[in-house]
Amino acid sequence: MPRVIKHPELRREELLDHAQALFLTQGYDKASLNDVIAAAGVSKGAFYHYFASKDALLLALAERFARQALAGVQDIFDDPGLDPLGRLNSLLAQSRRAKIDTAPEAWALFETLFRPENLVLFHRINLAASASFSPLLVKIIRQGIEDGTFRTFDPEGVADIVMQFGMATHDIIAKAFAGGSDADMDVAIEVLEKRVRLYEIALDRILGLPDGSIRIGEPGYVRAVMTARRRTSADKARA
Amino acid sequence: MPRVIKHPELRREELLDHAQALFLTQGYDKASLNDVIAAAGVSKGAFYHYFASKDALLLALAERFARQALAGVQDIFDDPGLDPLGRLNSLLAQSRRAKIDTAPEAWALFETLFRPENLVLFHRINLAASASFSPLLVKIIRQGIEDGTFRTFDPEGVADIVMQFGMATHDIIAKAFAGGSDADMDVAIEVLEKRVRLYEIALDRILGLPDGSIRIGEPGYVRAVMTARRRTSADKARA
DNA sequence: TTATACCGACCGATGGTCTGCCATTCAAGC
DNA sequence: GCTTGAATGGCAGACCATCGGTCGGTATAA
Repeated sequence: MPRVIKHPELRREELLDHAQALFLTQGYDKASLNDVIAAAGVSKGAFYHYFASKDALLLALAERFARQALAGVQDIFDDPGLDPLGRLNSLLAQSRRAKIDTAPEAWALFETLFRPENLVLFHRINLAASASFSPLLVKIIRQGIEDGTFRTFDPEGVADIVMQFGMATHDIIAKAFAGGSDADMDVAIEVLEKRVRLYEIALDRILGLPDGSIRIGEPGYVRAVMTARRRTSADKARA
Repeated sequence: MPRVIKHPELRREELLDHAQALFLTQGYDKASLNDVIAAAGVSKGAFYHYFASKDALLLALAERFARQALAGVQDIFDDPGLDPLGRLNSLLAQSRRAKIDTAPEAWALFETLFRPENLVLFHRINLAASASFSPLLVKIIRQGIEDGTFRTFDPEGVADIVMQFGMATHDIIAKAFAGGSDADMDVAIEVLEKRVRLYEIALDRILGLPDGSIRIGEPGYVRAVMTARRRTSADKARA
């Protein structure tokens, strides 16, 4: 094979790109290093020049994910025209809007990320994402406590609960995908809608707000997300 | 090697025992099948006679864990002298008492189970445990709704939140163990105590109960658990 | 005899190592 | 300014131990 020398940063990003594609489609364990280096058109020596191990590659991938996700919500956090409740709602709304707007790619990503063989991958991404998001949430909650909007004695704990709720939808969606049939999907959609409403009220009460203050998603949004996904899958099958 | 024939059930349990020991000390991925069969004093053929794959072994192990855990709380669920709130509190209290009473073995188990390389193992056990516990919790919550004690429109959702709270302590304890120093441990204990109180109030409000109804652990219990663990570790180090 | 419990050599694939080559850089010599 | 030299770092790919898993066969129990 001819020797090709590229800018180190570019090479690194390329490796991450191909690794991401393979990890998501085949799972972290099933996708081999040989697959990755073959896709990237690179030798084993080159790979180990950039990453100390397969695990280090996974870590770097998770960190890149977290960085990108964080960039998507940074402007909400910086918006000075929002009060703490508005900020929190915007943050929740943004994370849901991102799921709908970027439906095609995002769903391909989520659909694979939710498969059981991607547990490790998913967990690592969440770990990195939590490390980025938690401080933001804590700051917002602290602001709310100071100006009297929120009432709680453990802002870090509440931030963790918010993130827990976000992740908990994982298992429900995973079940919906696992089932496969349209009936399973419909059941899963209803369960998810109900669950989102529960999370809203739970957060209201944990933060000492009147019921209905927190808005994670307006009614029907779960169905919108899921049906968007179904159409996407159908389109793919037709192609 | 001489051929030894044992009662199938005994052989199976032996394999599970040795697998458990190895998975917990080295992690699921790191502990190889060869390690397991060497520890059990069995050939590869014998292993595959009992388990279809390494994954099947993990599944069987998780199910055995879940069965044992469930057996420990079954009598609380069967006690006719308890109202729903009492039943729920007893269940939470029991799961915490189990952690203290069986401190030496349980802590050795938890300490290893909380290590990052045991993510897969931990998740599988939780999956199996959830499948067993959730229906119990749902039944109790349903009873409470019927007799007017609890007020919620999503008993399954609340049951999931209860289990989430139970598992969420995982990360905090893991951090405490990761730190290692006594100062880290003291900080972790305080965080955990505060978090437990948050979870109590959160559950009160989610279930429409007056603050202070749910009792996960009396003040100081976390410290009792953690110091019990520290003594155990110190004893081991001395031996 | 049949069926079950068990043995252990064997297999392809995997993550990781190692030796060494090749392209670039840059200073020394002309 | 131009060639040369070694040094450096990016990169190639053969190689390795070990992994999960298969298979043909043997010994014991019913």
